[in-house]
Amino acid sequence: MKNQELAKIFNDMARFLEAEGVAFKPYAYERAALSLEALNKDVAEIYRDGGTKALLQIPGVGKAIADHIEEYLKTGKIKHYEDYKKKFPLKLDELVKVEGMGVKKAKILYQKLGIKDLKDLEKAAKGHKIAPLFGFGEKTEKNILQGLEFLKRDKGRFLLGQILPTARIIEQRLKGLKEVEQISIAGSVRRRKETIGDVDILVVSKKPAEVMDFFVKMDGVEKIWGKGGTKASIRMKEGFDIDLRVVPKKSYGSALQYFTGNKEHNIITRKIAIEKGLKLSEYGIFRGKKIIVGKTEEEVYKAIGLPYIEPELRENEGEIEAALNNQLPKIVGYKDIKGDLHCHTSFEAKSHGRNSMEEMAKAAMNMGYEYIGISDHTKFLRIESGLDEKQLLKQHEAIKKINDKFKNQSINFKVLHGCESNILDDGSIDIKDKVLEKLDYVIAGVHSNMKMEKKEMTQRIIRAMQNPNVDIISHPTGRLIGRRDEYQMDFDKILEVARKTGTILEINSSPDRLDLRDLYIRRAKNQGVKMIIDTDSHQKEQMGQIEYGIAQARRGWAEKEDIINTNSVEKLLEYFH
DNA sequence: GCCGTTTTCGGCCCGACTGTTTTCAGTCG
Repeated sequence: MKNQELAKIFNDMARFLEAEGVAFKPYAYERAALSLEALNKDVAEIYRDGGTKALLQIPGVGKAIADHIEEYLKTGKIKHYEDYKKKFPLKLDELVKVEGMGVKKAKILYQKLGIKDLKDLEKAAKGHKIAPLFGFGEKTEKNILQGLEFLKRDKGRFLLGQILPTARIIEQRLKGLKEVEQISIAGSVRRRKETIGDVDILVVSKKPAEVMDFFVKMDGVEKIWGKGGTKASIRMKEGFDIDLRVVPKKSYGSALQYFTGNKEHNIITRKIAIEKGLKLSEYGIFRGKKIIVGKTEEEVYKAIGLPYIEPELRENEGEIEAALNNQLPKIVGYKDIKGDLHCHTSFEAKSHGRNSMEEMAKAAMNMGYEYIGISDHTKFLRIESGLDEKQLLKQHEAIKKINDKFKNQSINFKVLHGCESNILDDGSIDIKDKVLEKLDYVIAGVHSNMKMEKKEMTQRIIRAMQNPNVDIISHPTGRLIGRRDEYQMDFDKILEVARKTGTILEINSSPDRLDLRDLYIRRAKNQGVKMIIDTDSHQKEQMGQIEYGIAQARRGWAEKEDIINTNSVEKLLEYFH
């Protein structure tokens, strides 16, 4: 939990330093923040066990940042940070979320107009105060207003990836109490929605008062909204709320069903209960005043004549009808994935992927995978140290050697060679076909000129799919949740061509992408288009994010057969061939 | 402020695009 708090502070520090025009340091702070976010161990624990010496082992953390962390853990504050906040009393982190706004513009607007937050910004833009400023103009002002509109749509929601780790830590803490008999995360987190309003946690206990006392006094709590006999609400320092409910054991299943939702799903299940002369509530299933069942979700569903419905499906998107007809999909499982084919490495570059190919391969083995695919950027993305033809061929040889080494050590694991090439404006690929042919597979993605007209963009992607060497389209719609809309394109046409060409569409697991999104996954599945769940990892710690992609696939009703990296390496290569 | 097999100082991602300019700063990826 401290990890996330510190990550936010270091990201803020990066913004402050950037605003001052300081070179290089912002990057250092950002890297430390990224590293802390990806850490699967509590930084407070690392410090407690090994002091600042142990902190220095965290990538991107050096002397100065280790001292900052120590100061924060000891005092709850970092003086350096507090000083900057005084110097720039504006909400940079929130202002730079407006597309086209960076720290420099925010700083000028603060100095000239006293703009401190989004509210001030909106007022100034609407009052036509921004356009006349030197260096700004009509178009910039219009863009700011558009950016603000976009932000408003997703207000107050957090990414699943920001919430789930913390929710799990709290779940574990509560689980550790002897007063807690049963516990589960409920609500939209349990349904693995891509964005989350707040967290619901459900507990069975005979001593609710003790549990709630512990809950509101936990580390990381900023504010207590309320605390009653069986319910408490808190606000965490990270900015989101958690509701805790304590229920009796006999009602745990029905309560879990009720608090998992969603609302529409619940309304329908209750209606079905009524039709059967029953009453379903959070307390159980009743005939008259007599409780029939309520201990588990399975028996609750069974009592109203339905098979168990996975939480990810409970959106009233047809799952009830499917359940009634015994036609629920057997959605892909969290352990069905056999390899990750979208992984970036540090090959021939210093700053792109964080880890070497072998490090990534080992991380993949630790995930329990049978194979990994290395897919670094290609030359058009110079900024990401994209590889050119010559370097790709060199990488090909290097991967051969790694595979030979594994073979000699009797390690049953395969490294595949791919790349994430770029789809240029005309739909051509930035790497020559005769080199693409040599690779095990080719990913192609749009990384530039994302605001094309619908017709042009559709044609651009279609042409890429028609290249016989292209196997996978990465992050097919280009959206960044809450920040950037999808490209304008005709998705049905894309699906049609994908089916004809056998092109695989990626489900990118990065928590701010989750691209394809659930509804598109379902459409792809219905069209018979194959998909692949990848992480797009730029460092080995991100490989665990695969679960977000799997969750998204499940929400899209995808089954094992729809996802090609549930296959053995032999079948996979056959498919690419 | 971090990092390291060209290492304890001197590098650190940098080109395209946009909107503002009249030769460029800021933002994005």
